[in-house]
Amino acid sequence: MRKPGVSKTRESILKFIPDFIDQRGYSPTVRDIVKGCQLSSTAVVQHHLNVLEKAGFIHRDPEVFRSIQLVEKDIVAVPLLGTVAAGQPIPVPDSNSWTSTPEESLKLPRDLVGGRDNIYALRVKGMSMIDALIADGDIVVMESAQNMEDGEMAAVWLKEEQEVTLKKLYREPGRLRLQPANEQMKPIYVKPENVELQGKVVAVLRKLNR
Amino acid sequence: MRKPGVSKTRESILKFIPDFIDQRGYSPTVRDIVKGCQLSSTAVVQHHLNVLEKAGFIHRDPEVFRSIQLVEKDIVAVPLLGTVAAGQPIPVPDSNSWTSTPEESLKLPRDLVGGRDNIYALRVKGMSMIDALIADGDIVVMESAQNMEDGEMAAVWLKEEQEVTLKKLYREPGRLRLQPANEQMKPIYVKPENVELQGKVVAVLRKLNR
DNA sequence: TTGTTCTATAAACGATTGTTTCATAAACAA
DNA sequence: TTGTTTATGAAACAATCGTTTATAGAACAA
Repeated sequence: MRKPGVSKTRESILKFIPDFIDQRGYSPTVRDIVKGCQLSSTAVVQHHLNVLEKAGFIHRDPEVFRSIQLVEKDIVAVPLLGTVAAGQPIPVPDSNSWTSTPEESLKLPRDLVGGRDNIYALRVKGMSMIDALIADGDIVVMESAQNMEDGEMAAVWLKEEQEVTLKKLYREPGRLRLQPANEQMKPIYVKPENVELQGKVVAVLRKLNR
Repeated sequence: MRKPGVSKTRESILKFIPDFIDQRGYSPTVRDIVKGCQLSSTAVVQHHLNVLEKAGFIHRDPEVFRSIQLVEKDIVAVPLLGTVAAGQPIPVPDSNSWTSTPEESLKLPRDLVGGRDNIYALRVKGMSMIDALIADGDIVVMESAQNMEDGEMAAVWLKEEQEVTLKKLYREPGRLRLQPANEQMKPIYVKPENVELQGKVVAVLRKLNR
């Protein structure tokens, strides 16, 4: 037995459908698929569509023309929760901020956030993040996370300095190295007790237009 | 006379269509609209759809079922045309590169590119754009443009230096000032003959995940 | 009034398209 | 082999649905 639900013909159908939708803006008919995949009968497509639907790859409304839908959507809404600047902690989403209406909602391509949960976005104010290659007005997409791997870009709250900064994080014996994204700049070293992890940076977005 | 193309009935149709699409995932038929807007005949809808299409609110493919699309889509496909690095000119889209299949196609929210035409994306290689706050691996969304206003971020080809750079452009008497986005860095000045405008930067995209 | 334009209604036509039926071929296990 | 499942093919059926036609009311200007 092959992979459940996917054969060579079905693979080509599964590739054809989003291509068609991208190009035309609506779903293909059975006969569109016949042509597009160089098959010879609508019954073949009908059969494969049934298999694909049963396998969970697509959804169709029976007897509704052009109702094929890929179950995986490619746009995600990310709440824009506020503004972050040096000298103040990053607002972390709690149950409250999710129920209350966010300032705005960003529509982002799914591949930008991956499969992650707990995603939110913040607008950066001021130039304090410049060494992370983040400018005033940029939008950072954050994942609220507790654990962190070496080398990941993190938002950390420096207790003594009373400011938040974005750096790549490396654990070293007895200390943490905070490495700016800009390699021309030098790292800073801090004691673990002095930092509080706020989240990790998933993406940076900069709109140049107004 | 009312606002061109919009009457009370048409307003309800224009509101119904996205509602239907949101809920069902595909476009309504003429008869769906009849029901949804409590009209009494398909001809009414047909007529209003014709008006709305002529007024530019929607688009339909004639004789294709469920092909109604709101003209203002919120996702745009931007071709990712290649890689740019210092020391080589930016690939500019020509008729060829549009017909040929691009390396990849980015789905971006429309508000990121605005209403612009001639949009394409490039992957940045190397750290040479660091003073524009653009890092290795970032994706820049470009608009191929001939004219440029002061202060806009432009991709310029420096003929003498044989390299491309991203800077804010300011015209000054007898020279051009190229201002890095990072304000801690100093501008450079060049003669107008030495620069060739490649396009302007519309957005910067940085994915931190692998 | 008259004429014009926009809108609404009903009904029917015909193209599009989902679905089914029947037949054949291919793949595969026992 | 044999039997059983899965994939393919041609054709026809029936439902959906875009389109057209013919008619008439309403609003409005001259």
